[in-house]
Amino acid sequence: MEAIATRGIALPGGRRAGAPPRQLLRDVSADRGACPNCNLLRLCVPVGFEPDVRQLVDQLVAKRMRLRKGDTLFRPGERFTTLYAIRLGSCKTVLLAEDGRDQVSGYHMAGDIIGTDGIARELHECQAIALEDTEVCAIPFARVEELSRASLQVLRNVHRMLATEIARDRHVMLMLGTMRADQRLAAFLLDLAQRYHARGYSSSEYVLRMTRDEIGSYLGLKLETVSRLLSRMHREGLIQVQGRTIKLLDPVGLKSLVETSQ
Amino acid sequence: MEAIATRGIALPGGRRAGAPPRQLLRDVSADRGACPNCNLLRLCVPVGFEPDVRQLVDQLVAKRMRLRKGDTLFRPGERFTTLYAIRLGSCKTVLLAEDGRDQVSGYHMAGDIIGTDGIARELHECQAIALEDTEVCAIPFARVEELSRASLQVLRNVHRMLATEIARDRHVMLMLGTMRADQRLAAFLLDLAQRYHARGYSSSEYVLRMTRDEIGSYLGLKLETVSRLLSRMHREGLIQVQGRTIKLLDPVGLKSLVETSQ
DNA sequence: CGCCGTCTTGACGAATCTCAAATAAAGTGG
DNA sequence: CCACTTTATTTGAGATTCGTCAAGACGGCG
Repeated sequence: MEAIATRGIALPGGRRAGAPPRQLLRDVSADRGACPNCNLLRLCVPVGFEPDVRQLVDQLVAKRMRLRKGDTLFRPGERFTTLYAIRLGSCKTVLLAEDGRDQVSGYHMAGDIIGTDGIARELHECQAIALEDTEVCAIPFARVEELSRASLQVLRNVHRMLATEIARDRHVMLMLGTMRADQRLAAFLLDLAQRYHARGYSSSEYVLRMTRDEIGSYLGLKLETVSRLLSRMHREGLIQVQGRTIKLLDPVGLKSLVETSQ
Repeated sequence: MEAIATRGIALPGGRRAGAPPRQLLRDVSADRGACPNCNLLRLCVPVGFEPDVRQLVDQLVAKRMRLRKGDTLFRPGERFTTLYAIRLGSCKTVLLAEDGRDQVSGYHMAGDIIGTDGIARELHECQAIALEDTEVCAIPFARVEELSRASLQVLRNVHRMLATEIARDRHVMLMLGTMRADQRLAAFLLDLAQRYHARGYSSSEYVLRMTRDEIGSYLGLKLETVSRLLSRMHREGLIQVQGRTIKLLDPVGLKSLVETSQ
């Protein structure tokens, strides 16, 4: 079981699988990752209710798609028809303004559902790009709507999914609006740790999938600032940085840094 | 018709109606304000379809409530049961973090629907406070869910409402993450103008309902910075400021300020 | 092995915040 | 309606944070 899931990470398609930085994620019990705790399931089958709905869930996923690092899943202006559940890998979403301004608006990992930005105007408003080789399940939104009408559970979970995204965005706004650079970065590192943890991975050590520039964009900082702060936190013993490998040495210290009022 | 609607603005309850700063909003054809273009209607009755649904809409609104300036509509931790459509007046929503950090997360005016932050966890996560005497319609969310199952139109509009909120938040994130202080303020002033315009009011002159401190909080700035920038924009002929009364003298200039790449 | 994208680090400057004081406006009670 | 209190706003000077520019180091990939 675990072996199968682990092998699943090695993507076919002509690229060497299991590249070095992936190692950290490899040695973790894999059956807690990917599908079993995919938010899609939570979306439709909350506590095991309505067993007949479970069949519909299977019908929900139209197809699976493989993305290679750098591939675009959807881009602004494209017609919105489907949501995507990330099965394996990770993506960033990038917001692009008319004036050329752009910002990484989210970092999404296995189990996350992306594409909701398209619901508002039936057009995608951001670009989703794979940060590594990635597999996603395509979920036609029309089917979600059908299911929502068939089942109150599903309806509620769709609402919850959207509302949770609102809550998450608000949290980011709070971060961007009230925190200093070092606090934002600490909050970001802790958030990643928590999300990896929720997926069964180590919460104290992980590999960043984003460049310093992308992290900076997400946090409203310049890449030099991100780099400097990582170095400083390393110097101060809060974390250990080696390239994109991060070890949280003092999560409590990081938390208190975030919560420092000033 | 207009007279009635205008009189509607004068709230009863022992407070002198038509206080000075309200004057600007008075002389505008009032039948475009309040209910007729309330997002609640858009929520349920998009293009006149399904006339039987219209009855349900009336049933949607459980009751109307009057708030006096400073009153709290809901607060963090409170159980979420209803959404609120602002009929008259305006509210701010304030996000409160555990560590005491807080931020104005939104400014909401007539026609807006607030309370969606409670959907995710069935608890409100922010506090809604009336910025002036305000009337709201309470919409039990359970009824929204019922209606959503009865009508695909309604379902879609609920989704759209939530997704639109996500899109708006993303826009704010972009602002907080990539703009300088003066650009944020200019964007804010233009956004207000556009929203007043959409409600049938002047798009070039309006009265701020928030203090400098609240504006600063929303924009991730300090009140002194907001004040200084307003003074500077006034000096430069972009706007005219007199207390909370704002006149946009050069909206094009403001737009180009926002879009300046640097 | 060498190129290219990424990352680190330093020096400097600009933007924004902090602290402080004065002024203006709004609310309160007589 | 006025005097008084409180709150909001403006403005300045100085400190701090963060961005900009620039140079060099690192590391993966062809």
